[in-house]
Amino acid sequence: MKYSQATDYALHAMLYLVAAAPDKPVGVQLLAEKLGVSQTYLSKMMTKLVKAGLIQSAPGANGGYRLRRKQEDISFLDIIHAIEGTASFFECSLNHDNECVIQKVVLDAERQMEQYLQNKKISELAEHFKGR
Amino acid sequence: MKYSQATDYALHAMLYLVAAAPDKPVGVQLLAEKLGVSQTYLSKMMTKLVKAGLIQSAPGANGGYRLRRKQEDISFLDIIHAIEGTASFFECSLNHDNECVIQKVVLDAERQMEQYLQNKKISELAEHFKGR
DNA sequence: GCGTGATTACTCGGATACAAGATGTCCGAGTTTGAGCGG
DNA sequence: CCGCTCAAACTCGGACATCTTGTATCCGAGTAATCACGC
Repeated sequence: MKYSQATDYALHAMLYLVAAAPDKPVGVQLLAEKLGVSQTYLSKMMTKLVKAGLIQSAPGANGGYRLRRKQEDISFLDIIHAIEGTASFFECSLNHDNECVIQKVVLDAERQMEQYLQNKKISELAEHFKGR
Repeated sequence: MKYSQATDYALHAMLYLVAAAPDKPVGVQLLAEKLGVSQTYLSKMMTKLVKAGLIQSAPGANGGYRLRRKQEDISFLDIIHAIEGTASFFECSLNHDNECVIQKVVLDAERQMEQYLQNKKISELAEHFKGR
């Protein structure tokens, strides 16, 4: 059980976008260079972030990505869900009648974690990241 | 990001062991039948649980598995860690100097979840499971 | 009866097969900016 | 100086290729209880 590297990249990319100037789009080329990933692969994740409504893309020359919402509104959970999907960690494969007590416990635990990530906004970290 | 089915099986198997008589070992054959898994695959997980010190195995005829510790001491987290390993969800792949603020946040979130699972003991669910 | 060996019922562990998902690359298509060229 | 065209700089999205990991099976080895047989 692990978050994918894609999530890692997406979080770092978002952090970079928050720290960057809000009006100038940042190109994939620059982002990929900063993160040490290939442009094409990173663009896959950026596409997911766009579809999730977190950022918007500007095609054409001097295009790139910029935040869509206010940075205060973007939580870690938003980004993680955009990449990993919103499916829950656990799904009981046994077919005992409807309710599985085990699943209930694990989902409760998951909710604990998600609540923490929901309250943690990306903007809180922005100042730590300036100039990277 | 998902827990493996193996974890699902292990949790159910442990729940069954807790609900079963504490002195008589339960064979893989019976467990596998109850859970709807193949014996050989289930035995892989049981081996992990043994190595984690949660249960002990009795070879030979009338052998099988039984709890090693008192059931009150066995938490969900113990079982999950036995199967999934204790590695954390997240590891930053970038090499920015030592500390990654993103990793810190995610690990804190993980700790929230683990704390919940640590406090949740398998014995709490035993009575819901009797006779399955 | 009583010991001794064979059979049976188990677990244990390695080797292997298979499928799915994560990771990563390549390439063509569409879009906007900006430069260059002709009038 | 103005407008048109064309090239460059981008993103977008699909189609692959590859590698790891989860899932699952098969088989041989070891071990303990039980049964059978011979003394």
